[in-house]
Amino acid sequence: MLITLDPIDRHILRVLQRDGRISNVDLAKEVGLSPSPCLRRVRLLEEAGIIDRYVAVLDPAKVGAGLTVFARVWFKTQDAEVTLRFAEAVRRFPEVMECYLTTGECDAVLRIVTADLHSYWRFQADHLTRIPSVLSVKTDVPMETLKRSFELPLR
Amino acid sequence: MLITLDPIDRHILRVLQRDGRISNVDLAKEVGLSPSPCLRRVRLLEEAGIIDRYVAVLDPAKVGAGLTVFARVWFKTQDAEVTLRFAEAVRRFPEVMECYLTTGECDAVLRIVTADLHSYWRFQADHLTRIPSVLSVKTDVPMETLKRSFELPLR
DNA sequence: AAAAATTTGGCATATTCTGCCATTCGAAGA
DNA sequence: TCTTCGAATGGCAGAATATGCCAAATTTTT
Repeated sequence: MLITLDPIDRHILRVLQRDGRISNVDLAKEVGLSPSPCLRRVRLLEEAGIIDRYVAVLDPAKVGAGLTVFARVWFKTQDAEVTLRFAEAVRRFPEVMECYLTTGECDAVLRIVTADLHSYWRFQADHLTRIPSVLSVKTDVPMETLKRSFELPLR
Repeated sequence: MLITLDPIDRHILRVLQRDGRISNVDLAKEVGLSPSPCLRRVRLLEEAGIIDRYVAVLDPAKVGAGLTVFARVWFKTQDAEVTLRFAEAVRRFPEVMECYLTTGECDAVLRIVTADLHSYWRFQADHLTRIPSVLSVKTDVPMETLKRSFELPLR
């Protein structure tokens, strides 16, 4: 299902990416519509799957998830069986926020969230490297956040 | 400001991480409270900064941001001046969703979003490698998404 | 230029939010 | 164990918001 977004749609999406809980009345003012057609557009964007969902963004440090680690993983082999088992394992770990299969230098990239370095090492030693598919892991540990955005660029 | 979260708070946070636009009435039912104390708790979580914000999550592929790339960057030097200029440049690029300074193998890790491989190469050639601080860049290009979560693990 | 299709704005109703107050619950002390 | 005090809860009333419908306006098509 492909939908062409006009400038008002993009305006709506920009606003909702910044404040997903803005009232429809205020959103309508912001984009220069009356509430009815504004709500109609939002519903269409939702039904088309362009708006996937609404979420609350928590402060990681304040809920004991202050450390983000990027891990690159090498598999023992690249066959479908190994990949599938890796995927299943990874989906079970709540610490793994994102996981992608890559081509090139490594086989998978993960974004992992834990409380601190100690609990990350425990996770890596006890869980990540124990997934049978995993040959080795290299990590990049962020020391400082320069940017963290939730707004996809529109056009 | 440190706040101790009781099981109900965590329940609220779990629900809001999945559906940031649930009505307070439904949220209250879900966590077993009446609407008043439920809303009061949500407001406290917001004021404490535990809930940072609410956002709409868009489908990247449907808004022309289908490709996520992880880039590792090496600086020419690691002094504060270079780092600062890099930070300023990176914050200006809407394609850069996340950027962290790292210690260890590389100097910075970025998550970059573009429409496709071609527009990524243009971004890297025209913008990223032209930041004066940047010595070299290595990229990991995801071929498939195994997991993409927006829920920080709570405890 | 006329007609069709889409989009818009306004209105009425239902639902939800918000602030206030009495009550209840739980912890600390006698 | 009983009493007291503070915090959290539940319910209520008024305000604000969401929702669905229909006529008017706009845009597109012929």
